[in-house]
Amino acid sequence: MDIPKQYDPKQAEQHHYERWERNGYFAPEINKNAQAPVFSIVIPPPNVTGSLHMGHALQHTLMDVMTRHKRMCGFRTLWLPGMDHAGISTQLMVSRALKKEGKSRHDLGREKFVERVWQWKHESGGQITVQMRREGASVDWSREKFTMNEDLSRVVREVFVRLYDEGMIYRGNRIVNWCPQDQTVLSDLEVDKLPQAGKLYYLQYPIKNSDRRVTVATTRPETMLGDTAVAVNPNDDRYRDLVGQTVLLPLTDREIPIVADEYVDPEFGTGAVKITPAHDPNDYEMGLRHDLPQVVVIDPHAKMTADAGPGFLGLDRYKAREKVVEEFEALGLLEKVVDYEFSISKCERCKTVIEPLISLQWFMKMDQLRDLALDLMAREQKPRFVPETYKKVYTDWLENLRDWTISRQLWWGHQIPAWYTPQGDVFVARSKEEARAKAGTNELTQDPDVLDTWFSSWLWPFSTLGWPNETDDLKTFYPTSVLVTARDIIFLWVSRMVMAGLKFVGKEPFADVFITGTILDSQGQIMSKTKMNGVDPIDAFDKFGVDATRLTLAQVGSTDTRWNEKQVESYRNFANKIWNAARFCLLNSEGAEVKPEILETSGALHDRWIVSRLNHTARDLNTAIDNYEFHQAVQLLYHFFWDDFCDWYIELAKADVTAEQESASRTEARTRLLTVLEQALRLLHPFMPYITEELWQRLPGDKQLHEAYAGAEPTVMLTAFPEGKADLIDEAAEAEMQAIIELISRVRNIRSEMNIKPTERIPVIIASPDRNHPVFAAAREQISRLVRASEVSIQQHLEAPRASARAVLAGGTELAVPLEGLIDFEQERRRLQREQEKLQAEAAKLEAQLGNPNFVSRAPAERVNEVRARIADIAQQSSQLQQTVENLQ
RNA sequence: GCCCGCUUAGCUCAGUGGUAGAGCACUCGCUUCACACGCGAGGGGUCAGUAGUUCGAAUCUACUAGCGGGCACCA
Repeated sequence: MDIPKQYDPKQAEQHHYERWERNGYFAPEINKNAQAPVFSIVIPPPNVTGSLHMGHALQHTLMDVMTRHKRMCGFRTLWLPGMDHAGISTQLMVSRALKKEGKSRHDLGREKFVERVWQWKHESGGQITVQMRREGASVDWSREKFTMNEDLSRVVREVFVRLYDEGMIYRGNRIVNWCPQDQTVLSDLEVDKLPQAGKLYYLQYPIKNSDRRVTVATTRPETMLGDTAVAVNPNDDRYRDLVGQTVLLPLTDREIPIVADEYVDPEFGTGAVKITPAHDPNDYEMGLRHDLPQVVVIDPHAKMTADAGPGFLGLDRYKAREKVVEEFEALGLLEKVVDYEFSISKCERCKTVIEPLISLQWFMKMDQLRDLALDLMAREQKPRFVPETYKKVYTDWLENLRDWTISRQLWWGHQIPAWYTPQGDVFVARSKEEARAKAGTNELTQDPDVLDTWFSSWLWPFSTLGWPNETDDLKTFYPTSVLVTARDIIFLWVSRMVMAGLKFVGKEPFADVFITGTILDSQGQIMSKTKMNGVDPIDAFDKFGVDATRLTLAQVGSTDTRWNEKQVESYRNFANKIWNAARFCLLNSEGAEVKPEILETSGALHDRWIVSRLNHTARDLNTAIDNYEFHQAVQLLYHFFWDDFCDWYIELAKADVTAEQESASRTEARTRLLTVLEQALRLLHPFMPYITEELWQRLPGDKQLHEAYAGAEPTVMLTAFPEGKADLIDEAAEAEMQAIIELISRVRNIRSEMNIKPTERIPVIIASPDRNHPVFAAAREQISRLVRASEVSIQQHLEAPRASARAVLAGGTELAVPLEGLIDFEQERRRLQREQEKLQAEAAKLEAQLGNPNFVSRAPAERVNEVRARIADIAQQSSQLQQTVENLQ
C-alpha cells in the first residue's frame, strides 16, 4: 500500500463532493426510514451578486456540521440552499456593466434591462454556489431556490394581496429616506447613520412689524428656503411673546408663523428651530401637528426646485447651501458659524447622503405582525435565541417597530402587483388577469415600483417549501429546526420571518436562532470590502485545506474572534496527524478489517480504555453539538484523537500490531485498531468531511451504514454517528489507565531531568502495594517500551539502590530509577524537596479549608469528604517522599 | 442618552460556584521503524479594578475603568 507521508487536502477535495451530490446523499429522500425524526435548515440566501466571505464560511460550516451530524444520527435532514436577487446590488452591478458600453438602463428600457439582468445571472451570478461545493456544504441542490423565480414570486404576490385586502398594506405620501444616487426610497434599516464633522449655522430671521430677529441654528441652511414655521418651546420665557407672531423668511417673499411645540429643546442652539416639513422627518411630524404647508425645495436628484426661488433653481444641495450662507452674510443675518459634529444618514449601498423627501410609496403596517411575534415570545419563549442575550435585542426592536416602507424605485425585483385605471383607481391582484376582472377594464397600468428585497426574504422559510400549497415538504420540514445567521440581520430578516411565519403559516419558522460571532481581521477590525482587509476563505482552503479551515471556524462559536492563521495551521497539522495515524493503521492492516462488534468484547486494559474514551467522547460530543457548543465539540475531537488515540492507544497497541509473526492476537489488535479508527472518523466527519471520507474509503472491511441508509453506496456520510453507549464507558478502566499514564510520565520526567539520552535504556522499579499492582504487572511490557526501560521490576515494597532517582505517585505508588554514577545526590534531594513543598502548599490550603467550621457544617458532605481524602493522600505521599529524602542522606 | 457584549499565560481564545485550560509562541532533549505539519519533558497567569453575596468567586450581584457593538438622536 502506498500512502504519502503528508496529507494533501486538495486531492481529497477534488472528487468526493461530486460523488456525494450525484448519489443524492444530501437529499432527505436518501433516508428510507419513514418514521425518521426530521431536521431542517433553510440557508440565509446569499446575494446572487455575492462571493463567499468569512461570514458565509462560518455560518455554512456550522450549518453543515449540524446537518451532517443529524444525518448520521438517522434524521431525515434537509438543508435547503438558495439565493437572493438582491435588488439594489444587482441592479447597480448590471448598470455599471452597461455604463462601460456607454449605455444606461434607460437606453435599454425596463424590459430589456431586466432581460439583461437575467442574462447576467445565468452567466456569472451565483459564484457562491460553486464555492459552497468547495466548502463541502451538504445542501440539497435539487431544492435550490432563487427569490425571483416564478414559484417564489407567486408567493410574494399572494402575500401582498392578502395583506392589502386586510388593510395592512397601503399607499401614501410620507417623508421617506431617499437616495439621490440610486433614485429610490430606502427603509430605515438600509440607512447607515455615521458621525460627521460639520458646521452649525446660526441664521437670523426678522420678525414682521418689529425690529427683533429670531435666531435659529441649523446644519442644513439650504433647507431654510422650504421653511414654513419657526418653533419654540411653549415654556421658554425668552420667546413666549413671539409665539403667534410672523417671521419674514429671508431670501423669499414668504411669511411664516412662530409656533410653540414641546418637541423643541430650549437648551439646544438658540431654543428656536426652523421647521422644514418637506425635508426633515421631525419637522414633517411637527408640520402635521401644526397643519403647516410642505414646501418642496429639493428634488429627487438633490437639486433645488423652482419653489426654492429663481436664484436657486437647479443648484445642487451643497451649492445651494453655500449660496444661502453667502446671502445671509451679505444681508447681515448670519450670526455665526460653529464647528459641530452630528450624524448623517447615508445609503448603505452607495454611501450617498440620504435626502429626506415626501414621496408616494407603499407601506406595511406592522402592529398586528409585531404583536404576533411578541406574544409568541411572551407565551412560549420562541424562538429560542442562542446566545440568549439576543432575545432582548429582538424584543426591544419589535416593541419600537414602525411601518415598513416596502416599495423601491428599481426595475430589478418583484413588481408591485397593483394596477391603475386611467382614472387612477387602484386594483391589487395576483395577476394582470385578476386585476382586469376586478377593474372591469383592460386599460390598466401596473405600478412601476418593485418591492423591497426583504419582502421576498421574509417569506423564505415557507415560500421555499411550497406554501401556499400544503406540500409534503411544507408539512415535513416546517417549522425548521434552527436558523444560523449573523447578528446584523436580526431586525432586517430574523424578526420579519417570525412575523411572516406566524401570520401566514400559523407557526413560527424555526425553533432556535443561533447567532454567530464575527470574524475580525488580525487587528480586531471588521473585515470589509472598502477597508480591503478581508481574508478570503478560498485562500485559507488553498493554503491549509477545507477541513482545517472548517475546524477553525467551527470553534469560533458566537463571540467575535480575530482571524488567526496560526490556528488554521494547527488544525492543518491536526489533519496531517489524522492522516498519519490512519497511515500507520493501514500499513499494519494485513489480515484485519473494520469489525464494529469487536468493540463490544472486552480486551486488554488499553482496549477497554480506548473504547471507554471513544464512547465518553461520543456522548459529550453529541451533547455539545446539540447545545451549539461547537468550541467544546472541536476540543473533544482534537484531544480524543491526538492525545487518547495517537499518543496513548496507538503506542500501547504498537507492539501487538506490528508483530512480525502473524497470530490471532496480532489480527485482533489490528482489528481493534482499525475499528476504533473507523469510529473516530465518523466522529470527525461532520467537521472534517473530506479527510474522513478519503480515509474511510481506504479502510478494509464491510463497513456498515446507518440502517436508514441501507443499500446506499458506501460513504462515511451515511454511517451511524457513535452515540456514546453508557455501558461501554468504563470508569475503572479509565482510572487504571490514568495510573499507568502517570507512571510513564513520571519516569519520562526523571529521564528528562537527569539528562538521560533517549537511546539509553534504564531499569525501573515500581513498588505498588495497592490495587494497582496487578494493573502495572499486566502492563509491564507496554510500560517498559514507552519509558525505554532495560527492565521493569514490580515489587510490594520498594527496594532500590541508594543511587536512584525517585518519585511518589498518587495512591502511594513509589518509583525508583537506579542511576549509579549518574545521580547527583544533592540535586536529587532538592528536586524531591520541591515536590514536597508543592504537596505541602496544597495540603496547607486544604487544611485551612477544613479548619473553617462553616465549611464543614455548610458545604456538601461529599465535598468535605473529597477534601479529607485528598489530604490523606497527600499525607501519605508526603511521608513517603520524606522517607525517600532521608534515605538519600 | 439608553441597551448589550468583552477584559483569563507573550498572542488568539476556552472555561459560569469547589485546587486555573488549549493552540501558537518560548526553554531543554530527540533523524525512537505513522507523522519534524512530528516525539518526549518543562517554564509562564494575584482570571481589568473595587465592594458585596457565599463555607468557598475567574464564575453570582453592584459600581468603576478600558475596548467593541447596537438603538435613539437636539435643529
